Amino acid sequence: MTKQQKMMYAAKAKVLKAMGHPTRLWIAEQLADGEKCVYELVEPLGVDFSTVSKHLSVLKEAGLVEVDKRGKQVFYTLKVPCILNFMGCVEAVLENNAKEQACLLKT
Amino acid sequence: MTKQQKMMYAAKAKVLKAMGHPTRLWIAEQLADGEKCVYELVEPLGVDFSTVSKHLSVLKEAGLVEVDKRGKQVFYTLKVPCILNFMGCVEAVLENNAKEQACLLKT
DNA sequence: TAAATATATGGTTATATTGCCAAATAAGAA
DNA sequence: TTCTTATTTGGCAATATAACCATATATTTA
Repeated sequence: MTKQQKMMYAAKAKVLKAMGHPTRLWIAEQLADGEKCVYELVEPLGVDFSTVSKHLSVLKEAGLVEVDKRGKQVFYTLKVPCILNFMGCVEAVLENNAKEQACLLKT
Repeated sequence: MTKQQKMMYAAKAKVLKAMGHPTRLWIAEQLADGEKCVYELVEPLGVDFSTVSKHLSVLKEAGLVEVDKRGKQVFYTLKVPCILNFMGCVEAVLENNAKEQACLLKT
């Protein structure tokens, strides 16, 4: 594998990794419904402002969200909604896992 | 958010996280081309056997690969190829990022 | 049975991640 | 300007991850 290819895999992995956290996954889904500002996300998540802010910055670093500063607030939008199309496949994985678990229990 | 929902997001995040590492991403693509045993992956990656083995076990834990022990070897296959369909979207994100970088440089 | 091969596991160290708190910044309101 | 509100940043502690080496396990071969 060339250095170039390694960098490519690292870049792709960064995007997937950004989605690989429950809080960020939830945030991404919320942002798909339209822009949200930070404090709108804080309460339902039940975590600190700074925590939400940091998660948003991870999504931003990965290029997944768009930032729009308007007045006192900062609005975030999901830049690449195709990310969420993927969730169908992820759910298929989970269903598969559940079935296998069930099979194991039967034996 | 209910406890149930939290668990659901955690489960989905686990799948994404499993793909969120350059080595595992590469491995997943290799396995999409057909089963591979551990030592076939070790050399091109240039990492330790144990490292590859552990990455494979992360993929397995996430329910992404199938394991088939035959003789001395252990063969792995990608169980859910739809995972890789997603890469088109990930690449779109990267292209976007590259464009923005280019714009920044022009200013 | 003993040796060789293919993987997996345990231990260790270095590094990364997460979440909180407190402090800094930035913008509008009084 | 001062106060308030919204968000970000830095620092810290707890936990998780990744990679290596050495060791254990399991299966085939001699």
